[in-house]
Amino acid sequence: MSDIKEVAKRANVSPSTVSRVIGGKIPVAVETKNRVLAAIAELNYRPNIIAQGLKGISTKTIGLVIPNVRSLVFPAAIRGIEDIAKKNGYVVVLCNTDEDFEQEKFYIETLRSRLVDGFIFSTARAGAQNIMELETEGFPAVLLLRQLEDCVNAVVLDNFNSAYQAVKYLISRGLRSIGLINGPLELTLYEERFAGYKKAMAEAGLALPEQAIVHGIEGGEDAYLATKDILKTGVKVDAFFATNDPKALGAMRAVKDYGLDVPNDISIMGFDNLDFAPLLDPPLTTVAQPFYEMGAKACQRLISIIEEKKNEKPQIDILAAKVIVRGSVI
Amino acid sequence: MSDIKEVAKRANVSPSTVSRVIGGKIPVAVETKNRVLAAIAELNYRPNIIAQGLKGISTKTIGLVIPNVRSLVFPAAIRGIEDIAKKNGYVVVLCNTDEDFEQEKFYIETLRSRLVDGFIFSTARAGAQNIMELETEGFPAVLLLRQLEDCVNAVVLDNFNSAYQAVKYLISRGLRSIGLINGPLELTLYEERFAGYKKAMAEAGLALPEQAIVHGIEGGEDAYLATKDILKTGVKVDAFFATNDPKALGAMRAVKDYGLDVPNDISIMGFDNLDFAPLLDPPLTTVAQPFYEMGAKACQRLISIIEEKKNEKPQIDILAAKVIVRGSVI
DNA sequence: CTGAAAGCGCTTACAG
DNA sequence: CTGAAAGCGCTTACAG
Repeated sequence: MSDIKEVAKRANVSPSTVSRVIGGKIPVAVETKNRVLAAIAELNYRPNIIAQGLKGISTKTIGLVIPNVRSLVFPAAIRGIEDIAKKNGYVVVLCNTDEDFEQEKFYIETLRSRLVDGFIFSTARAGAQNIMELETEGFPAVLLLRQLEDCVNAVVLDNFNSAYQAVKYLISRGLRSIGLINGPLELTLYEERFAGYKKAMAEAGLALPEQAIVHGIEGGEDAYLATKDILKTGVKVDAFFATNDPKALGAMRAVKDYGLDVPNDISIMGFDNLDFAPLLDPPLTTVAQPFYEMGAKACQRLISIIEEKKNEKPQIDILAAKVIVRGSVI
Repeated sequence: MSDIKEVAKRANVSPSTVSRVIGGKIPVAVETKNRVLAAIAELNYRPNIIAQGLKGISTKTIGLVIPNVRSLVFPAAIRGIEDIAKKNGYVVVLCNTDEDFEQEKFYIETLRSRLVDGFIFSTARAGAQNIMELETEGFPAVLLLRQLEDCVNAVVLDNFNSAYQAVKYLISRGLRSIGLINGPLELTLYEERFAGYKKAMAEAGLALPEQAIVHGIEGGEDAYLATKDILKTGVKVDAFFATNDPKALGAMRAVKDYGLDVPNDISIMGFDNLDFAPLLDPPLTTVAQPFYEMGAKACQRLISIIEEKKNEKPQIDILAAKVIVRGSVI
């Protein structure tokens, strides 16, 4: 790899001048500029990002902190992030924390000391000290999918309305006793989905089937067990609203295991529209989150923050979801 | 963030000495060392990786180049990679290429100039010029899942034997006319799976049902269409061996659409054991690839190459898969 | 065992 | 518009 000196020599200018044409901010005589450009091309020169970074220039890399790549909600968002990053010459470092604050801290500490220009976090939850500190110190960061008070930049889903729409749809299909398989309420998003569900039920004058409502469910397996328990109870339920697709899947299996038919005996509504949703049997009716767009938007925002440096007011983007009708609701 | 000078001042030594205790290679008087360590702790000092990188030291980051995070085979491998990376103080940059050589080139060029100490590639295929160049230049790189001649470091699956075992299992279940839904033969791994299939058939004295064998199938949708075409043909098939789970899923849907039952009319055998496999209806019998282990192993290898710098002989690790019996085979 | 100096590849005031 | 010099935060011969 050739360095800036070689380019300078070949173009017969000083390294300073080469640096100026690369930077593009400081005027350079057009004739000199062309000579430099030619030299750069001939030597296939690329500035050493590390050296630039040392000078306080950005390293053009952003840190993406998520709980786990294996969780199906992230890959699509990651694509959105990476596509935008690449378009702007950035590169992304992937960090899995397994919901562990210590690991999160580890990543923040090792990366912020210059390896990274900013962060995107999908790990926000009550008690996220590390993220808050970063934010108060003014280090560029945006939250994705998971929110944390209104004081930082974020792009999230309109969880309340999405859930509300989903349940309204269920009700419009004549379903009355609608159970809820929900995630941990310590995540704002599950609280909001719960609220949306309650609103739709209340509006329709429907009582909440308390015995068929559970929170704190983590994955498909958990949902499977919880749904079975509910069924054993003997409560009459017409439908289950599962607040994410893996939970819907678990619920569906439980219903089938119980000898009941989906959707003829019990309807199932999911949330997320993961890739596997259309492939299930029956194909899952669910709420589609615009993962790719959200990732792209978060990345775009981060990059503006990094590059403009104007401390623009923190802002929360709230995107809308959409119910996707397939075969799991009657 | 404090720098090395502050630490030096506080410990009453020169920056060189601080650097030495950090490096740990060069002897430092135990008493001085303790003073330095104390200062580091008090100031919560962390060496600036970028500055270290400038000096030719590694940046402790590795580039992971894959076709697409959204493809279900990668997330598990990524976790393996990242876990090992983290354990060794490395961080990973994620690069999606969409199977496009230009994008691959872009990433290699922007990252190798110091941002990255080495690469893991899962994008190898015929004509992978960029990877070959890197390899001949001696830049640390290891291939994962997809292979490229025997001349570079790689960790891959024993595709031949895995397919062989899968088909043998099918045959052991009394199935005779076994169709094949295969991927593009330009990928070594599909060629090998095809070979394994043929060997098992030949050993059992079974003729290949030519009309029920297709190659070049990319995803579930493709597989769905291809399987339908085969069925329309009227050939009698007892089972389909799909060389990855998404293809199996497509085949399964086609069989069901055709009014046939899985597995009673036609059995389906997949390959990969993706997370959704056990959740299908019926749960998919398939071949489990040890994705996590392969990722971990590839990362471990890369790090040894980076750190030891002994040009150890390139080596190919070939891991075994295992057939997982579930409900889609009679 | 330890310090002063040079240098990694760049950028950016400072002169001109 | 352009060059020489200083400096970003480290490491590593070179002396001692």
